[in-house]
Amino acid sequence: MARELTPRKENYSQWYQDLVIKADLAENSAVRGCMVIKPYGYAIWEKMQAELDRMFKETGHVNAYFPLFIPKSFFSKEADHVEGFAKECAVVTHYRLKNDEENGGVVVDPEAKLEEELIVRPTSETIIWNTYKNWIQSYRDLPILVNQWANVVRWEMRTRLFLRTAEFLWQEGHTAHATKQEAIEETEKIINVYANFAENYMAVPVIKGLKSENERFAGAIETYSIEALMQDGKALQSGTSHFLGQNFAKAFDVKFASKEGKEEYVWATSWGVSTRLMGALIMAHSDDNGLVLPPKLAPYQVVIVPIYKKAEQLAIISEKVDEIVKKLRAKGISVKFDDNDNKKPGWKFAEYELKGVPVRLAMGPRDLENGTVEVARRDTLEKSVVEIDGIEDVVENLLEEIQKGIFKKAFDFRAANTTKVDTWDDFKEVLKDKGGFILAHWDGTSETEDAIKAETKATIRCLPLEFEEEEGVCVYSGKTSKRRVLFALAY
RNA sequence: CGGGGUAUAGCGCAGUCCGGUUAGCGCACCUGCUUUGGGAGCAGGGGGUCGCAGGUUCGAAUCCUGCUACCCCGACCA
Repeated sequence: MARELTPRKENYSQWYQDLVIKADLAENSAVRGCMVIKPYGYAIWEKMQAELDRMFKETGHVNAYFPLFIPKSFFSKEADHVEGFAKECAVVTHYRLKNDEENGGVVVDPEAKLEEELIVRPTSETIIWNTYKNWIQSYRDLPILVNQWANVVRWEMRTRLFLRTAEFLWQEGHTAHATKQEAIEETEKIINVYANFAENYMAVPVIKGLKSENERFAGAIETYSIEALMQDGKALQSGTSHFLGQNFAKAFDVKFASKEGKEEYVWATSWGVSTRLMGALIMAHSDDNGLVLPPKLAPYQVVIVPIYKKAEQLAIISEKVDEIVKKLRAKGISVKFDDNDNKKPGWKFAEYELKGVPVRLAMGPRDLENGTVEVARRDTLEKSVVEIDGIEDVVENLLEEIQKGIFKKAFDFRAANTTKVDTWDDFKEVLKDKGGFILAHWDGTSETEDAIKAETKATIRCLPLEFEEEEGVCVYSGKTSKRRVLFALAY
């Protein structure tokens, strides 16, 4: 067993680390905190991008691209924004290197100092609103519904592959609207797109909600998020959508003439999901044998492994397999036929389990004789032998079943690990012994949230959009409360 | 950024305490034969600035100093 993973029970974060590396998703790079996303991992990201991009376009958005660098002065225009990001910005100060006469190599040329330093974008609100100022004069120019696929840099102290890296890939939508109502609707529309994507493509159940003031985006009036629960009982914020009010319009002086001829500030939103989704995908479904991928995002949904003794036998099997491949592809199912002669079947079985391929077909001499093929599903590891005739329907149904099955498994896990708690002692006990989501009453103050965090490290993940009004008392302060909010330890 | 750990072949490790032939093992790799329904076997072979830079010494993977990267725990973090 050359590539065994650390079992989840033994050390969950080591398991995650092992899995990302051994399944060939990503690796650490020569640059601190930055990862190399390897082809297999990138293929999954590309699938995510393709679906999200389609969803954005279906909801009226278009793509554009803004610069990597942002003049430092732009940052200071929105007070909360600069406060939120200042501590993790990479700064470009020079534009030239020169040969080091004394020690060899190259050094920064001190003569080539930039007049104004440039920030490597941690997010693009400032450069975009500086640009929108020129795009918007009248209500006729609105709304602007732009998205960009880009990389951003946040100088994190401690990084973990996909979950938190210094540089990461994401999309950021930035929209401008004539009315507050329309901007809020946009913010909500997008959080629904994200939730739909997470649940129906990633097969990860999420809770939509509003962030508390403490957890809100720097510069936002309101932040919506989707929160997912990982197998170790910790929450992962998987996407956010922000209603920015007129904060950035005021900071960058973006006004428009309304129908009535009045000059008004523009209303804004921004929203994003990142390669962090890869972390959510990995941690939500995978097991001690490796990755478990939802069919809708798997780089290939089916792998076919031939079992043979001689080249002639492989030739016969290949012929049969080619027919199967054609039938599957005709149904839009992606297939890889692994006829690599250098690896044995057993090795391939283990390898594709590690890589999370949803369905594996194996065909050997026995199958040739019987007109059958062995079908193995990754999620349950069940195997069965089925007739080649009609295999495409069997596989198609199986893929759907797996997609639904892993969602249900994750959903049931979340249900089993969401606990309503009414006393502070219970809160601490559940958090310590069980983990997961905790639904508890909260008095609505930052002070209480801070105190809870200081004592338990748990934070309010969100105020769920779906909730029942219910009289209660804050689990910490005992003050009255009308609803429960979602607490958890978070990534 | 603080505490701890690690760095020796592509990967995983032994050797380091107590300096001394030609630095070793497993996996991977190459060649050949036999194999192929759950990570094949045998035989032969290739591959090393011992993380980087200094220092001590007749002699350094081994001792000393500095640096870097990664991992764990904290602090920090839409």
